[in-house]
Amino acid sequence: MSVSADRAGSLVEVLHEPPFSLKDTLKSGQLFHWEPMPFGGVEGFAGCLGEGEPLWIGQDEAGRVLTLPGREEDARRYFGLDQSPSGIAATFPEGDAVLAEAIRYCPGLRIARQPVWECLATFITSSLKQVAHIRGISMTLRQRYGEPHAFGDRIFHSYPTPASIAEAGEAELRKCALGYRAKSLALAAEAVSSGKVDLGAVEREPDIAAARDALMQLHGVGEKIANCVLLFSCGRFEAFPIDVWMERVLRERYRKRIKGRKLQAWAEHRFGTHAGYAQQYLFHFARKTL
DNA sequence: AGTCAGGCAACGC
DNA sequence: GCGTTGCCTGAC
Repeated sequence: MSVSADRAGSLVEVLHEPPFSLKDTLKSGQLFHWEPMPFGGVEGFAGCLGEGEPLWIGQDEAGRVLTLPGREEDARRYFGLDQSPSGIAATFPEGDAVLAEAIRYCPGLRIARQPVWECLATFITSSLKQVAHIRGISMTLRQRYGEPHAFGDRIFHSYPTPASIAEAGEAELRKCALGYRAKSLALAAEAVSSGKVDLGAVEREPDIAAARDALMQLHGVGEKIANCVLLFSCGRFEAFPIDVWMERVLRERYRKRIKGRKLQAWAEHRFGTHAGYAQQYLFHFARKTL
């Protein structure tokens, strides 16, 4: 497949309930490998969805979300375009002025659904790192151990499989600026590729506590990373990852002085079935204002 | 040059 | 249970 200017007219709109912001979603700290790629005068991005053909997605000035014909379902599923922001907001606690203010900062933010292994591996490499660096690590791993896919006049790399990461081994991974995270990533890759941990079973597990416990068996995966994996790759919208930014916003705007498990339990109870969406709105809000 | 960042595990109490 | 500490690296 080639992406050339003469095909611009063939772009198709992906149905969705507004609002949706492609840029906010890509900047939100869920996804780290999407590369700017304008197409036919439309601002857009391209990247691999797991193992397959790279996907192009764009959003024009009118807010229309566009992709190439035949990829509508992939784009919809990956970027959560079938979710309903109004329906999600209806599950939030009534009269929460902080959350309402947070939503106004990024009403078009969506929770994407990325492949489980890719999500798990990326968040294992994210500890004590900033977005720019997480992105750098992801790109290095893709280029060294992933599969190249030609798309348009460029090459995109899929995320390396558990087997290829396991084969590389800890010493090689350290050369990718992973530091102490190399050990965790190598062990996780080994556990997944050998079948000791079954990510498909985690994804299908109806009991979220059981799914979280299974993920936390992995070295380098604590509650925060497990919750990120459940939220960003397993469609578990009730998962509520708490990092330093969430601690900050819950302390300063909700006057919560508790920490750890207690804060976790309070937030899950308060924000309910779509707590993860509340988390994303509050996270974005916290980073912009605190 | 030192500090600090979007955590985790191991250890001490 | 709860608090402390080491861990790699790059950006400031």
